[in-house]
Amino acid sequence: MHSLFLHNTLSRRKEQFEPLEPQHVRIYLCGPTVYDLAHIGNARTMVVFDVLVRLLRVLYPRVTYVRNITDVDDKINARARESGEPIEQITARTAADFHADMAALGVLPPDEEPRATRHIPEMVELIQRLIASGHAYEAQGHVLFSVPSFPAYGQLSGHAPDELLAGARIDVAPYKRDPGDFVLWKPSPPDTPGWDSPWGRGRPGWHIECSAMSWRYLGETFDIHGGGTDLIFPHHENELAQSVCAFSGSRFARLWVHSGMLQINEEKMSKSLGNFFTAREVLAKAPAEAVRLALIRTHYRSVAEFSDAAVAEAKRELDRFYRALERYPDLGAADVPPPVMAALCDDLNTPLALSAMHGLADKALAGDFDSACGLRAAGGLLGVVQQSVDEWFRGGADRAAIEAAIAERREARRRRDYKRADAIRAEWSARGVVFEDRPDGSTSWSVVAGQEGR
RNA sequence: GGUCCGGUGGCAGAGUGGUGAUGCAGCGGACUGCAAAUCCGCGAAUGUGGGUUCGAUUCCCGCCCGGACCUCCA
Repeated sequence: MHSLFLHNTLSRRKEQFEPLEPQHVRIYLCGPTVYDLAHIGNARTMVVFDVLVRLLRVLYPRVTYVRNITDVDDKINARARESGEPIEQITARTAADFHADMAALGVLPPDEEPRATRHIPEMVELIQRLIASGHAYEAQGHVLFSVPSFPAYGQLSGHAPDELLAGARIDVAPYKRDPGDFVLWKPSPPDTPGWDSPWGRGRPGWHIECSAMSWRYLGETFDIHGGGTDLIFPHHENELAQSVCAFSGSRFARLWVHSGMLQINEEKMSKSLGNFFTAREVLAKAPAEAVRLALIRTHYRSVAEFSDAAVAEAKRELDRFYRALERYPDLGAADVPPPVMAALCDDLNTPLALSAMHGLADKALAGDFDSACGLRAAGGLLGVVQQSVDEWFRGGADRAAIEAAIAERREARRRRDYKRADAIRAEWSARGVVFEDRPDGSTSWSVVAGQEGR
């Protein structure tokens, strides 16, 4: 069996992965805060962890993958105030949109998808534990985590607490004992979502929901916790602090995996800068597998530039993979070929895995059936090359019109009217449908230039 | 200001202390009525200055450039 190596943010090194329970991997990923459509950067993280979980399921008999939905948050409240749309409607609609977008990208559902609002009691219990153990305190209706009570604070992000304060961008609330302290629970006015608690009607702070839900579904200590690099601080640092302090002797997540940011025109894509594409608009312009491939053509820890050109190139790459499968209508089940497996087991090196897949495609094109099966199996692990060849090249096209054009062109070619034959071919080529004449006189066709002709 | 990450062919993008993968694009050839696809072949890169070494793209230091984080963020 292959050994899996993963880069651990906590140690800043690549480590051999060994689950706490040898036969059972427990992994938690920070899911969406549901106030708006997912953008393509959110999608990257979801796709990266989808590949990781697919790999883990090959390597281990049991995987419990938890990805939460955060449906209580001040951004959601703000959105409701601006638009007048009820909060429950915003969160339900956005969660459904998220599910639809992820399904389109081939992101498989997690085993558990807990929602923050359904785990308030667990959050309250965690906060009580923190107060009881001296790691949290109540002040003016708020409950705050006491950063100085946890000497290891900063270990994940690599910052010393005083460094973090040096550049702090916000005013320090007067009720904080220490400027670095963060909110676990805060009071809610009557027009804002709130729950009864020992500290009055209120709502949770940003970080506690992940500590509560990972605890509920994965236990005090589990194997892998993931998210984008922008969550390392403060979100994951604070989760780590809360959970370790709430459960004496626990380690929370043993291995932290963080995926890099996407940029547009060399600038980080983010909702605050407004320079983002929603997954939805990207998917409207290109085949979903091409979008997915574009997201994994770069190693997950690197910053990656995202563009239409990158998706178009991914599309052409997939064209070649599908052509390699074209002559094999009945592909058999196969193991993922060793070079692909080895690449993925080395810190999820998807670009190297893809290069190995090109080697398989070459052999399949040369007539090797086993390589074709291996290529399909490798694609299954990455979540690409899973459609039928016909669907990929010809799905959604106007088959009747194209067949009619081919018949007319065949007739023209028969009487050696090449001018007419070429005109027909050029006309369809302009619509993205390429005609390919075979040696036996027949003509096959495929849609190669994006969505035109479909 | 502090911390961290990164600079590889035209573009995308891996690996590696010992003549630099892979893909896309380009060029030449085969095939084709012409194409397309496919096949064969070609050109093309390690930011910069030092150091260590028999040998550095890889390790170390400086510099330049880019990006991220420093309590909204995947």
